[in-house]
Amino acid sequence: MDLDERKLKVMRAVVEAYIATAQPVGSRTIAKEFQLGVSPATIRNEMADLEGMGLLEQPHTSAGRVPSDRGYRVYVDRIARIARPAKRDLEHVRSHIHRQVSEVDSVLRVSGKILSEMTDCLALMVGPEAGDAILNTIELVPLRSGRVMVLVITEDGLVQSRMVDVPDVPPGELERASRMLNDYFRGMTISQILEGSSLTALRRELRYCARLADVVDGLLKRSAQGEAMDYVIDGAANIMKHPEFRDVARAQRVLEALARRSIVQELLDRFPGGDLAALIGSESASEDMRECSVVSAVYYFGGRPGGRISVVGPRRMDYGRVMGLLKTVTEAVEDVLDDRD
Amino acid sequence: MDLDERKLKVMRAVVEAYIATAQPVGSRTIAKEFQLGVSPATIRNEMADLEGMGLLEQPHTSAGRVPSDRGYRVYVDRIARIARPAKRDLEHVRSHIHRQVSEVDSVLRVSGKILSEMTDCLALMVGPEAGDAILNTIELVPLRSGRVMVLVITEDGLVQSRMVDVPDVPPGELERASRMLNDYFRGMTISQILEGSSLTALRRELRYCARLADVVDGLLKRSAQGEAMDYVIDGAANIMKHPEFRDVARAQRVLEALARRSIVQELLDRFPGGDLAALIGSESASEDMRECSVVSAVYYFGGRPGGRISVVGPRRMDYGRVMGLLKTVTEAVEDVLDDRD
DNA sequence: GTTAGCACTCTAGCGGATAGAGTGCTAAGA
DNA sequence: TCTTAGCACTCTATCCGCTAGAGTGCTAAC
Repeated sequence: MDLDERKLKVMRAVVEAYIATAQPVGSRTIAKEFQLGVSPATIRNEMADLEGMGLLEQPHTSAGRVPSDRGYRVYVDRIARIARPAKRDLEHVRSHIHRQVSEVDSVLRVSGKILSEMTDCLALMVGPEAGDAILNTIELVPLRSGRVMVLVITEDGLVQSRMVDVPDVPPGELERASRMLNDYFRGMTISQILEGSSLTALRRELRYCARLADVVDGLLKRSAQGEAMDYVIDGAANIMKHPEFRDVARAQRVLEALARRSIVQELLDRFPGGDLAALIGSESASEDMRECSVVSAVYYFGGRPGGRISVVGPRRMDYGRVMGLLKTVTEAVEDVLDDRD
Repeated sequence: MDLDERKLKVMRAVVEAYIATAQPVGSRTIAKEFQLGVSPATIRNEMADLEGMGLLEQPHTSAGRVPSDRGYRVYVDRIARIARPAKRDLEHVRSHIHRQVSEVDSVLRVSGKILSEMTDCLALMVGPEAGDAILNTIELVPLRSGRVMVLVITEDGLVQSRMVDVPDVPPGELERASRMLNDYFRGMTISQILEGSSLTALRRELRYCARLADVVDGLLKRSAQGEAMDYVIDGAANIMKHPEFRDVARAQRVLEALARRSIVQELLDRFPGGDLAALIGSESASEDMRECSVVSAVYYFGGRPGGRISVVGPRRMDYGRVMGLLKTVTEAVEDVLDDRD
């Protein structure tokens, strides 16, 4: 059986009514609120069909219908439109994401904050992988008491730092080493540095201190994979605003899952190629996230895919609006980071 | 009426039984579980007295007693002892907080993680204020397309960075400026720099770019107050493990409160001088935190008070154990940061 | 000062009854 | 053949009254 025009209209009605009320939707409600030009009985028949196709579900016999994961999927793919954000939302985004806060970290943090506020959902921001980013400088700054601050800075403005103990470095040696390192590596991408045999050169330069070499090495590797999985979450409490999380245990499960790096990693890896997509309920394949949907967008940074900005909320989510907001925010982030204006 | 020996014993019994069971405690339970050598009737009389003194409360006539905020206060001040952590907890701390992760940020993050795991509470970590820290270096690193990465590094290893647009800087000017800045300021504390007239010197040095001067200025100010209120929260979901937060709305209120910088600031400002202290329920004076207690410790960094590590949980909290753990973690953090071993 | 005994109070939990919402089916109508 | 009105049916949520149980405060005896 295929989805004719009217079935799609009924699907839209069910999904949108359910999104609005969080109550199972009955045929009478649809007949009253949506002008389909047919009687409740007809709508009932259509709904029975849609249930047969696995797009709707019935909590119990005498309740209305609720969209299934596959139902939401049909809604997102064939019915919903990415909505142009309301004027005040646009202004909100513009007034908060601007060039003043041009550092990657702050930009992401601010974006998460306003996204979670606007959507009443949880926002999850993943920093850019620096693998394809071009190295600008490696700084070795001597501190008191035999410590050295190692800084790796990319052309795009990513900074990674780590402190390391290297007692007894001959004076001047750090400067020499850092000059050498920079002569060698400046202008290469992090991946190139990591792949090539250049790392052995690094070790040679820093031979008087294996520890320091390890740290530089580690920092490069970390920024390659990247700083990536240093993700930030904002608006965690928002999850609890939604009636599907009236039961604390559910909210707890979600928040605990999102606190685990590996789960988040896996979740985001599941996203298909496109720049803006949604994972609905069990599509995310994590048992703990079954009650949630995730809408996620890739942002570009330095001309390459940078990281991801995602919105996590109940499956019963206004996908059109959230996708619109997410798109707007992503574009704003790109503009700021890439210094367009 | 004063608190004689036996009243204190009854208080201990009520608090500890309530901590263990989360159920109002009756006289019979106390008589059975704690060896006070008196009958339930006597205990009932004592409990009535304690209620009269405002240390116990009765949810309703035929329920047992529950400690009031003032009751917990008496327990913490006069009854509980800071407990030496269990062997496995000690090992847990030692195995996770070690010299490998010597960067302030990571140390705090890790500490928060293990604290929240061990206590089933929420951990709140505040970074060190750098006001009294000694400046090591101000780096101005030119990036592509007229951007400059400004780095402020203190002797203790705090790094603050910000990116700024400064088009059309004459080549060599950045180096000159940074050399000058460092000659001027290296070795001074951030506060000294901010107080003295030195800032005007800064502006003179950077006169060809007001924007850059603003940024350096801003970064210094920010690290003075400090990076301070860039706090990190771990184990937010733990709050929901406790029966007093079975009602989502309560958990939500707490998490929302803790997401607000100003509330957290205010909360922590309320702590008295000591290095390890607790705020119980309404003592924190924030309506949203009424259901919570906060145990907080100052850690020292570079010989001065650095920041705070705090544990937020239900008032019904094992204060002795939490304080012991917090003390242990704080000391471990100090050891790592100050490079004792 | 302590304790046994007892009447009293309040809640949590259970079962039954009821109202209401929504369905599926049938048969009539377009 | 598709649509619709009508109707019997089902299931839940809610209310009510009842009861068991826990814990108290009071009194009187020790």
